[in-house]
Amino acid sequence: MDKSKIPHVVVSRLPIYLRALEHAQQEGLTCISSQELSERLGVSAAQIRKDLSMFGEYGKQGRGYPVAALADALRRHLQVDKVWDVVLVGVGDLGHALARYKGFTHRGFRIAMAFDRDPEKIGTQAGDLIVEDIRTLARRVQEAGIKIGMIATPAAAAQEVANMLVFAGVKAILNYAPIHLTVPDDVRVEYLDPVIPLQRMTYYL
Amino acid sequence: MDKSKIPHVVVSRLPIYLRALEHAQQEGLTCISSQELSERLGVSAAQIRKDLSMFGEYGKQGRGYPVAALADALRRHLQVDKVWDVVLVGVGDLGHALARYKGFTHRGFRIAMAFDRDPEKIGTQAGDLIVEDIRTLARRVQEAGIKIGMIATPAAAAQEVANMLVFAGVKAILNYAPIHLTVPDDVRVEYLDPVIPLQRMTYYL
DNA sequence: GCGTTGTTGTGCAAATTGGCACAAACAAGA
DNA sequence: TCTTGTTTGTGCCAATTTGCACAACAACGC
Ligand SMILES: NC(=O)c1ccc[n+]([C@@H]2O[C@H](COP(=O)([O-])OP(=O)(O)OC[C@H]3O[C@@H](n4cnc5c(N)ncnc54)[C@H](O)[C@@H]3O)[C@@H](O)[C@H]2O)c1
Ligand SMILES: NC(=O)c1ccc[n+]([C@@H]2O[C@H](COP(=O)([O-])OP(=O)(O)OC[C@H]3O[C@@H](n4cnc5c(N)ncnc54)[C@H](O)[C@@H]3O)[C@@H](O)[C@H]2O)c1
Repeated sequence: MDKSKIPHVVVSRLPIYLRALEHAQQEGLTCISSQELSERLGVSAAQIRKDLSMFGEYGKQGRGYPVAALADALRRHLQVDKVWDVVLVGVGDLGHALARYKGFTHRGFRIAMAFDRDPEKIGTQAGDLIVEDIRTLARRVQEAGIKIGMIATPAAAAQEVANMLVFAGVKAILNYAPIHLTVPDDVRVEYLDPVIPLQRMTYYL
Repeated sequence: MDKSKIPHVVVSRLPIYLRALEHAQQEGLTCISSQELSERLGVSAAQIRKDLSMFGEYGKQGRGYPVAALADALRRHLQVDKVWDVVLVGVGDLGHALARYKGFTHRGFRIAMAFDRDPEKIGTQAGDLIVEDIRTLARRVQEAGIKIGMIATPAAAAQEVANMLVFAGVKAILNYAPIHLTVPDDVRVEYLDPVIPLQRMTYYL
């Protein structure tokens, strides 16, 4: 159960398991077997059992896993049993969609602030938020103690924005811009460029 | 060079390499070493060399890889040396952003049609496209021979939409809805749920 | 021409990851 | 209480994936 001993591949599957469990719960299931989960997920049942067993013995032989309890446990391990404040930078087409997206809060995230550089955008509404001036980012984010950032600016601005976020104390960045970011070792970056998965698929077409 | 012999992990890194090469080319570089690429990508130099060597000997000892030629080769292998038509389903906030996004075409993709179920949406403009009625999807997609689909509907509709796409002959689906899709073996699905990478990061915070 | 520097492609070893198969545990029904 | 049917957790092995290290090669300066 030592955090540093759990391989990243395993951690990276946990959110998938959690999402499936939440769906199962909505359907009213109280108990679910690794077999059943496997079919809903495309991950082998043995894999699921082995992954989950690294965090404790949640399953009951003959019955499967208690859906609600397991989901709670996963949320605790992933630390999404609370809601994280997130800062959004770049409120263009994509940033707007993100600001208005309702799917974050009940899964552990809330966009708490949004910043842009364009004077036309600053002061306007995006979702429930007022777009703020990028020049005030460092202070605002630092004061609020925000640890997670989302970048939805053009690629040309992304590294500069990342630097600002890091300076402001952000430790995790979700980057929508199609460019690799260079950040200190203690900051994590995940990428969401839709062209990458598209090109992965065309290889096989 | 036999397609089926190249491991998927390797294929999945190719689009990353291609993106980095395109950036390097824009900066005017004509030659780039695995070392240099490694720093821009966060993938080890040995890994890059080994991956690329599976597709042929593009590098020159002492100099590195010729940027333009290697990018061309990768585009050929990924089959993005042409532009694929893509069908978009669900033109809400996210679908709108996707329809207006300019970043697809020069990387091998063009949203050729967009469909929605909402009568309010049908007939309206989204980017350069007119939103069409979902009930006409099968015929339109089949006739156009489109092989790639993007789903940006709510999760509740995603599986049904996927079924329609498969029926219409689509072989690759990019799914933005936060739900696992069940499709025939010859159809590929990639997922883009932003909460998944966010939760992957909070584990370590 | 020749040493120096830099870089690839690759054989091999190490590490990681995934899958099989089964004992142990539990539920339920007779 | 015993039997039957399920399903977990895990030891062990196979496969995949990564990293190391070096010979082979190319350019360059002198
Ligand atoms: N639109 C999409 O569907 C989509 C899809 C995938 C990826 N992306 C990527 O997401 C990013 C945003 O895309 P978009 O379509 O919303 O672009 P956009 O041009 O509509 O919006 C970009 C926003 O960033 C702001 N900005 C620019 N420089 C900034 C800076 N230094 N600091 C703060 N704000 C700054 C701009 O003022 C603008 O509001 C791009 O990198 C794009 O490649 C977009
Ligand atoms: N908005 C975001 O930033 C964002 C981010 C990540 C993921 N997502 C996911 O993307 C999807 C779309 O998000 P959104 O914010 O654009 O939602 P939205 O409600 O704004 O848009 C959904 C659209 O899908 C259409 N639709 C519904 N059922 C349909 C059907 N059966 N066939 C065709 N069209 C149908 C609706 O009419 C609507 O136009 C959701 O699954 C959401 O979870 C959105």
